[in-house]
Amino acid sequence: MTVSKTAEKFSEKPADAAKGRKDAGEPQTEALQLGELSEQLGYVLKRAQLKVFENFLRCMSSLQLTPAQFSVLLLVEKNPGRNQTEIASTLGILRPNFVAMLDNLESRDLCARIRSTNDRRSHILVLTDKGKAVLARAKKLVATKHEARLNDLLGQSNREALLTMLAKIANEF
Amino acid sequence: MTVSKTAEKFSEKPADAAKGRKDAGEPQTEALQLGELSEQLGYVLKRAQLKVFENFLRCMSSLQLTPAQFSVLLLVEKNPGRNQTEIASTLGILRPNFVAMLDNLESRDLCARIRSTNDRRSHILVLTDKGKAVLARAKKLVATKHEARLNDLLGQSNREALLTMLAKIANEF
DNA sequence: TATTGTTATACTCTATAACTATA
DNA sequence: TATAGTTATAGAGTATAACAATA
Repeated sequence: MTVSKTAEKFSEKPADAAKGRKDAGEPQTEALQLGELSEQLGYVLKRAQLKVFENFLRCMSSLQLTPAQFSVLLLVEKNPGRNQTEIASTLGILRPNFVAMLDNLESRDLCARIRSTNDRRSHILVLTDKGKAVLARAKKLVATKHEARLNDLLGQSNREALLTMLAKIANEF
Repeated sequence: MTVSKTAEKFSEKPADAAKGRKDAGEPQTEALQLGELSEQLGYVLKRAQLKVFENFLRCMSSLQLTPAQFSVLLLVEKNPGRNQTEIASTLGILRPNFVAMLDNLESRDLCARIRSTNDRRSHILVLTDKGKAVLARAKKLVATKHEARLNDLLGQSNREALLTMLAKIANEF
């Protein structure tokens, strides 16, 4: 099984270097200094992203949806009638890599490929009824478990400010 | 060549779906709606992280340092005399995966493994003179090209607020 | 000739088990 | 017995080239 493995993936936690020490002789077991590293935006950004994805996977474990799969379902729901190239490209997924992803979602009866009548090369993407139901449940889980926890941690206004700045980086950097 | 390839890696840009369309018949070529996706912190976080790493690689192309390699050099400089397990663990790198990374840095004469006299199982890590010089140049490039551009985009105080919130997520989420 | 979906393939990252040499 | 470094390996994620069907 491929998806359940994913949920176990982010196990290696940082800053645990000083744990498994034999404090027999001289207990020189001091935590390392991060120094300038904690000021590097890229470093902190990556760490935060891993934490957020890790929490997302935990919240979604009952539905077995990864962040990437969730984003595909959201985008197909919002843009019915688009083909694989359009959906994949919008998400920054390369067309060849999108095939296996769709195979997975389609095999679970969450979405379907429909040969376009206008252009018989294209596969139009739609959510199945089950796909719509699962996505609805996923949205609720994300809102009540995942995003809610972020609100608790940062506060509503800070969370919005964070989103604004990240979007600015993603779009203009 | 392994490192130069890395600099070419982040080519797939999102939201370009509507480019290669044949606007002959009905130009129904409309950009897709991101919808709720643009409110998902995980999605925006990931996109921003990719952009920041991409820019980092460009700024560092003359030194051929990846974000991960830069973080190792920074941490070894700040914590001389620590062994591989401690450095790797602090960075969230698994010990087996750290071996090839160190092989690379050592083959480029940027750092060195020294067998510890206290515990002959351990390899103490230190920067070579060349490693110190390269790191100094890397810091300057990061400050003047990379972080400076983030300051231009966000403003100094916003950039600090962003860093604070991301650190909070990385440490407490 | 160009584009859509697809296959094959390769490279990087990340993860686990097991070996060796030391302790 | 346990730990540090290492090897081997496997799985995701991401990248490119090329093919068949269709335009």
